[in-house]
Amino acid sequence: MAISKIHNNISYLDELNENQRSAVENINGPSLVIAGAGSGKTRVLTYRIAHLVKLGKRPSSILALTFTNKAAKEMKERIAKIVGYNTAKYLWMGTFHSIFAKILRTEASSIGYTSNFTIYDSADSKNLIKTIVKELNYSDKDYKTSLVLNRISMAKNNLVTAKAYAKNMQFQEVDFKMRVANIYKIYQIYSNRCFKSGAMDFDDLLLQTNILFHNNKKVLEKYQSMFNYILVDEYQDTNYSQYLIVKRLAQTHKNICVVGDDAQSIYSFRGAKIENILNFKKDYPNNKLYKLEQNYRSTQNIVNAANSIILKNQKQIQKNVFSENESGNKIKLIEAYNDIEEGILVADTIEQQRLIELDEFKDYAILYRTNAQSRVFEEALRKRNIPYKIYGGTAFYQRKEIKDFLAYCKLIVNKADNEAFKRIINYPKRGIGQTTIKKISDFANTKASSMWEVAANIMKYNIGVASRTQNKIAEFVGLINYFTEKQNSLNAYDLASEIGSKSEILSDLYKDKSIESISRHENVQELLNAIKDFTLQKDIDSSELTLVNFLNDIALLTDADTESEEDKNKVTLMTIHSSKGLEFKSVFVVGLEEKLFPGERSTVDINSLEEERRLFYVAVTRAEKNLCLSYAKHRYRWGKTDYCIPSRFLRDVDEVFLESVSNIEDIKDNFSESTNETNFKNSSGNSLKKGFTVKPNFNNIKNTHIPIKKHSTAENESSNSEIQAGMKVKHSRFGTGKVLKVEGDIPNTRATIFFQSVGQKQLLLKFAKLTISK
DNA sequence: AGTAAATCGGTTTTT
DNA sequence: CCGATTTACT
Repeated sequence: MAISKIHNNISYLDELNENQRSAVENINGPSLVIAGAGSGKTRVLTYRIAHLVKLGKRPSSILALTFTNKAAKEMKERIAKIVGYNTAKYLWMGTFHSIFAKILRTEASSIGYTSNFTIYDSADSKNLIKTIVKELNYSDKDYKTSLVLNRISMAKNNLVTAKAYAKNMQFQEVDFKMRVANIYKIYQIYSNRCFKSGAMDFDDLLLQTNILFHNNKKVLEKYQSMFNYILVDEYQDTNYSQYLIVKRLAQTHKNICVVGDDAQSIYSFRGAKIENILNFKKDYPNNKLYKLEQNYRSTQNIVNAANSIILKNQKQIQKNVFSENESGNKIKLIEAYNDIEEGILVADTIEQQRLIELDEFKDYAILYRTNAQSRVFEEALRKRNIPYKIYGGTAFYQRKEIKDFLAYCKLIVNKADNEAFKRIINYPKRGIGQTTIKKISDFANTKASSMWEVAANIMKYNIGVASRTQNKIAEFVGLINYFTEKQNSLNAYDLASEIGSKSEILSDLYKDKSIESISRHENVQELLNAIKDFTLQKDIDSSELTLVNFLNDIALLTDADTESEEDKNKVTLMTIHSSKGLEFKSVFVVGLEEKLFPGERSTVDINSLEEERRLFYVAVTRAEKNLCLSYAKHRYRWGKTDYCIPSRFLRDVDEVFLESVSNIEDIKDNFSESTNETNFKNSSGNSLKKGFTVKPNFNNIKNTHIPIKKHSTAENESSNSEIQAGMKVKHSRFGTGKVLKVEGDIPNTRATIFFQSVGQKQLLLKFAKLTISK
């Protein structure tokens, strides 16, 4: 009775279909929502939360976990529209990492940290690992930084601590086989150093939360009783560490609702366990299952094509995703001669289609497998004056100048942060060199608490640096101390401005007038603006607007989270991974070639190939109305042109959904073709183009010794003339042979190039003359 | 200590 | 190819 009354008043429930609505309304007990692509997953989550609030549940008793800040922010905004901003702001909503960082700061003392701990991003982690490998005198060829970090990350995500790692046979065996049996030692030191520096890396935020909950019953109980309702988005992407946190928190009330789609699980490389969603029924008996199968996003043609793709996978929960939208356009297929042409063709298509369909720029997205692919599209779009924005790549907060600036801030907040210390002790240049830094570092590791402590007492600790250098260190210490004193009296922006000028970062960047330097200067200014914006937030108490809090805010941000107003109506360029959860009217999935998508490494075992196929599925299901797939027959990669085979995924798409194309047979035939390149034939047929490489046949090299000055430039690089002696050519490796790289366009069919041949001793350089004819 | 030049090595994907 | 790192030289 009361229920139907509520329904009459709540219009949002009417926007839901039957399954969605029951998923929203059944608030008690464990719920599993299996949501096919485009089936209104976010809508269910937001409405469920809004519904809870409308039913009178306190917002601060609701915990909603997402994987990206963007998803959290969008959801929060949508909820705010229903229940009001002042209510929505009390929700515990955010990424796993940001929510538990917040909790860890509150409870830091329970695990021996202080609340102002630093968060190391992967660059910081890698730097630290690199120094440890060096200290232990391990070969950095075996102990590759990324490999070591990966192993440590895997361990942490499976709750294997440094201590346990040494005894864990599974890890030890794999390490032994990979001939990196000492990773356990690195892990141990790495953990100690992080702890000593008052720092946590990304995985620590989850691992330490588990440790906190495991060791402190009272703390756990506090949060268990606090979070009456728990919701988890993208549950298929949780790793063991995240899974266990959720499980622990949900234990008391068991009001847990997880939403996910096993077909969209694409993060196993960072420890995501698809089993978590598959085993939900076992973990939470008496659960209710909701299947959302109607896709509201895409045309029938796209949904059916996507189904035909995912059907090729063996492991999956059976579902029947369908669309009742119009049947829609067939999928377009673009074959390009090379990557550059791929960019041009896609840009052309966007340009034309936009005029015909009266689209806006924001209706378009170009999705690729790897960030490196973005360049050709950028260039083509720029030439046509089509505005675009790129997600990923070098994020704003990863830039050198920004990290340098932030290192000042971090050191002021947390003196123990050795990574921050190392970054700025000699930046801007103040005459403190590697030798001195090494001495400080060694001393800090053995006899002091931190590099800062050593520096601050440089006169007292006699560590054998020249008195001149000692003075310079003292000067630096004084500078940082000055900032530290101001910390409490100044707000974040005023302090940051002081840092900018007093540290001479800004003037240092300003005096160099190169383009890079100017843009760096602008970036730092932009950072200052961001800090200014932070201090201008109205609904936050002014005493909270400190530098510490700004750092906490941005530590877990990615550039996807900082979209400006002017960026709104632009073509989107991003990796498929970061496109998850988004939708666009027209989508271009590009680079559908073997070894690129699926990537070379992914083809060896069935699991990673299936994950790759799910990634393709995610890409295809981003499209609402138009979908275009493209591939290039040649791709410029690592300085040379490779021959490419169309992706096997193209054959996974049922032909009936494709626009009829003449080269459909190509896709089938090409697949088994070999990739041998013909010697001496340049890639464009008649003329050697800038950037193309030629693989010479060694029999044809005349051993004329012609001395060419290294790195001399061509006298006439862009004209129609033949290549002349002295033209700039560069060598690179190509298996055991050598390859020439042509630096300027050579329009003639005949060209003479000087070939730099490397003798057995690298120091002896010989030059051979090589004639290329058509 | 700092710079310029030569060499090496790397592409998945992200919080 | 480009950026990071190592080496060679001032």
